[in-house]
Amino acid sequence: MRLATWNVNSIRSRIDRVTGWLERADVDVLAMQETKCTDEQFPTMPFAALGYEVAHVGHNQWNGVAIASRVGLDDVQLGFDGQPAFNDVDEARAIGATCGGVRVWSLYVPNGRTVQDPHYAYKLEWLAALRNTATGWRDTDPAAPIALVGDWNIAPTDDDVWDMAVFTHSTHVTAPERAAFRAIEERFADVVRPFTPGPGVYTYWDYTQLRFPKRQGMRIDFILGSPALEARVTHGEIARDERKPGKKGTPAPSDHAPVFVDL
DNA sequence: ATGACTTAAAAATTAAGA
Repeated sequence: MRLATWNVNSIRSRIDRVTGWLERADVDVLAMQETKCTDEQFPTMPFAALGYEVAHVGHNQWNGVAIASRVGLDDVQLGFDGQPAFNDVDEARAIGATCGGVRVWSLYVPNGRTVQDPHYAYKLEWLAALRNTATGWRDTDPAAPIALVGDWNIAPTDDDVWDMAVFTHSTHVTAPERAAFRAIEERFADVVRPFTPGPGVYTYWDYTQLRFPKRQGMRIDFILGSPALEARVTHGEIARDERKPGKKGTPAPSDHAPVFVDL
């Protein structure tokens, strides 16, 4: 089974690129983040035409997460227990489903904006709540293959950004964010890193400043697996080619590349 | 060259991204 995650940065403007990659890469399950649409606006037909069922949660033009699967899509859950709200608004940042025997969670961790912004405290609170709830999933059934995948908006080590000097006062690299990520990694391992050693290996490149052709990116998209899932991983990869511009007349790329594993 | 940011909402700009 091939399981992938991809921050698509608007599914409506990226639909042809997403379905095209699903076909070319022979993907069974795709977790998407930043669909940037409501459930009504989500383009389910192109997925259905390729044999994928889709579960999506999106409230407006912000956030939005989905799971597309051609190996079953059961027990869909919108949001995780204890997921914090931002300014009393529940955001579409987590969706879970069981696909081909694997419990998959598509996660879009809050950005944080700046370290002084309330969004940063929200980000840390969100990660702590996820750790707490996900630990419960694992402890309830230690043999369950669970995948926590998505855009984590954290570069866990200095090797995961192209130049630490540029990020001195930025979110994504602060000690509290890294500690929050490590606390989850203690229980759910990064199952892609063993196949994609760094430094200089990234999943995101800013649209500005020619960051992609200059290979100036960040590694912030991860597939974390419970011990039972980790034991089944045979391959991991970052589909860097999907960040390349399309030919004339084809959709622009997302600023994130897909990340996938084979089980 | 892969090339100097992109998206959605709304109707000119703004909010957001990381």
